[in-house]
Amino acid sequence: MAGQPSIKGQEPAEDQVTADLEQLMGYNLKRAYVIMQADFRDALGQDGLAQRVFSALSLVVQFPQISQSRLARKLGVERSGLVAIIDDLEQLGYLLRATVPGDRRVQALVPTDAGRKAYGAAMATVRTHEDALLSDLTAAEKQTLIGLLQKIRHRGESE
Amino acid sequence: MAGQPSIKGQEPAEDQVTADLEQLMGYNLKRAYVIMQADFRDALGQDGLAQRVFSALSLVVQFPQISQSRLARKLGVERSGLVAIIDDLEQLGYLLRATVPGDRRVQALVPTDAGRKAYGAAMATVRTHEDALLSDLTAAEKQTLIGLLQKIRHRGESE
DNA sequence: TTGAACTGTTTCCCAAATAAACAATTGGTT
DNA sequence: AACCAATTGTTTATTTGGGAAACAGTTCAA
Repeated sequence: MAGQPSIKGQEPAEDQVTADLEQLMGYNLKRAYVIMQADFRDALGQDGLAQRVFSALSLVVQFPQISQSRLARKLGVERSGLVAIIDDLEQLGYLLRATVPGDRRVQALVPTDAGRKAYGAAMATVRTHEDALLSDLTAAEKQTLIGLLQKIRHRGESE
Repeated sequence: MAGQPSIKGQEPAEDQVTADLEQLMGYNLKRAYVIMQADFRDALGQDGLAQRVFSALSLVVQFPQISQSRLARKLGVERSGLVAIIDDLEQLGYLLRATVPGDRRVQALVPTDAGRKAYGAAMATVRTHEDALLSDLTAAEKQTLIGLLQKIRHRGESE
């Protein structure tokens, strides 16, 4: 083996400097996303609904009888990936896969009473935790932030 | 098998309605993050630097001789997870693991010329792609957005 | 000198997501 | 009627990102 390179003992003033990364949107978005994700996790407990399962349940409650394909499109995930999510929700008794008379390919996703109830409770918990985590932001700031994020979404999701 | 539930042919007015999810910060953050992530990917090409590798390289270039532990802390990842990232960068010839005279435990991460050059090029590309993706936002909006995201970060990263 | 703490590392595991293929079904075109 | 293209839900395999726990080597303070 060749000898390892060695270093003179210099002490760069590391922490005063603002890293390049701090000015990149992608980096800030990722870091903030990770924080919200972690908060969501311990909001619902590690045995609770995963973020994506919660999202799916939300849309099923709000749009009963939606098909898996439409739901996948709405969520921005592949049909194949949605299957496991719906399996979870079905196993929890939160929804049913119902046949549709007109088209035997599709299965309408119908929320159960338990599903609606669980969703309501989960949503309340999530809102509470989000409010706590975002208590540094004013209501106006939160709305601005959501608006700007949606602007990115509208641009990126319409390719 | 029990008969599957069936559904009467109702047509909910799905698309006019604003989904609950649209008002959740976590959901908007995730969707926007996914878009930026995808944009980053095809900015640098699928053979190019992954987001996290790019981030690590950025900090190594800006803070030469940083240790892996400090870098991991700065990036918000585990030390164990950083190893593979640094392996990648070392294999690409973008940095060296150098011994530090004072402490034989740590290895200072030193960017090579190739590393600095590659970073400069990658950063330029990323900036260009971000600008294109975010062309719907004014400069002021972008700065506001970054500021608000950092507000979330400062709250969440100081536990 | 002993024990606690730190560093880089390996190994194992888990969550999330995509891609590709598939059978069943539908609908349009000839 | 017969074919063909498209759609739906699904399975399987693969990739990626990341955490947890354990480990040896090293430092440092009591």
